[in-house]
Amino acid sequence: MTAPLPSVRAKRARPAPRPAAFPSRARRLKEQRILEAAEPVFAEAGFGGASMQAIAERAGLPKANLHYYFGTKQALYRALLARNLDLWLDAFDHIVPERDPADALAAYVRDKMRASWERPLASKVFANEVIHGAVEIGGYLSTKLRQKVDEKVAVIDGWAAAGKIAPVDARHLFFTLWAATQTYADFDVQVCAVLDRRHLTKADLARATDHLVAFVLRGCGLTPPAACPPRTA
Amino acid sequence: MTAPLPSVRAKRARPAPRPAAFPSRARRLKEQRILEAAEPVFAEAGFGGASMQAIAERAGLPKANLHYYFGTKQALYRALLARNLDLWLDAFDHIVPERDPADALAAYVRDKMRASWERPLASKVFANEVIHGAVEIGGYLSTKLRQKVDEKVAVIDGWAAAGKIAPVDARHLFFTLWAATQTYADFDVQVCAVLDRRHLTKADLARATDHLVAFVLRGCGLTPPAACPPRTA
DNA sequence: CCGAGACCTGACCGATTGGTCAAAACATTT
DNA sequence: AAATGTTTTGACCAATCGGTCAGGTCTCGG
Repeated sequence: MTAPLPSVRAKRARPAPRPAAFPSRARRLKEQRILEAAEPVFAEAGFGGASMQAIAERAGLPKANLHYYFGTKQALYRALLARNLDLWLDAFDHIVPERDPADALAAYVRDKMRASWERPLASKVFANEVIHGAVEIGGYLSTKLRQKVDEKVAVIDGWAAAGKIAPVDARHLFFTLWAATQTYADFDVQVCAVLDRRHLTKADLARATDHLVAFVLRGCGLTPPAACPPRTA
Repeated sequence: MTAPLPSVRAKRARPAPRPAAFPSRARRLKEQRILEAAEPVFAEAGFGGASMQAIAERAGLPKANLHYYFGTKQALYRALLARNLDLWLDAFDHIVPERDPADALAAYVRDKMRASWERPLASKVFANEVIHGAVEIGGYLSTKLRQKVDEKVAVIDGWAAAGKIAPVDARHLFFTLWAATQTYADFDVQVCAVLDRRHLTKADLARATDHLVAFVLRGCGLTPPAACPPRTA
């Protein structure tokens, strides 16, 4: 790979087709439109299986136009990932020392389940990227994500030290929570097959959420907040 | 797509290059070798991103040879999936009515964790297939897998009715168990990043297993078998 | 030793891939 | 209206894709 390439002139060092400096409003809107078309394609086919042509068709634009805005397929893919990364960390905000552990964990699980319902494609793109080695976002995982996890692990360890929660392995607890919640987005067709559904409904996800909240709280040695609190943040 | 295709003669109805009737021992060995080369390629790149050339190189064979044995890329992919499907169901054997629920669930989790350690690539190929819609194995999911799950859900419901286990939603419990165990195979690089490891070690997986067993048993309202039973099947 | 069928593979095919480019269209400001 | 910069796109490119095939080699029963 990356063979000598007998091409007459070396690949130009990016002719800088886009200003980048001042992304006008119209420009950002169009970029957004392309990203929205790219999401389902990358989610359904993976990076390797997705084609710029397919994305272009879904966006209703000529292929060359995508290259005008994003340069390369990889850059478009990266932009799509970047758009969703921070969204990933938001749920962590529930995990703070002063909050009641049961409340905090229940809210965390509900937030992640809501994300699986509202943005399943983003989750699939992310899952794909990680499964295939996280080539593009490896740096993010081992810096920003790890820091955030370390911080929240300390909170949970604090709860455990205060006897407010069973002494779980906080890091592995997070792995379990991520996996258990995202499975409803990433592996939806498997869930559908087992539940004998054509599509997952909001009611299915609500039931899954109730199961998970109760299961996780018990797993952490916490009493589920009486019977079943129907809603509330 | 599937345009008229002005090709002179229609695609031949598979010239049947392989006998299929009597797969000789030598033949099966070679097929196995090709499948083994295909596994990491499909796992790392997905179906769309994998190329027959890449698989051929990994197997140390000319590309045409792969086509001699498997005909098409899709057939090779299907064969690879089929090889691992039944392996998938084995762990279910622990879930039987007469067994102690805590024992059975612990054994189930340990089995699935062992699979994540021993055959992570198989898990990744499977995960990929499901994420991208389970086009090839959709039938399997909604028949064999669903039946098996229904059967085991009945066992767990039986335990619950007998008061031997908390009244969990058995089907969603399985989703949680699958997700929580397979995450160590499918999302290993994410786990690595957070744990600050280059590779996951057997010790890492052992710790993860202990966490999960304890967490799951508590989650089902069962007492973890005293402190920490170090091994035993 | 021979023939027949399984096995093997270099060369090749049309289609598709990501990406380029020059010229046209459009928008702004002067 | 002229000038300047941005956006748009059809046509095109080399590379690679999955797949085919003719003709070679190998194996083995007779």
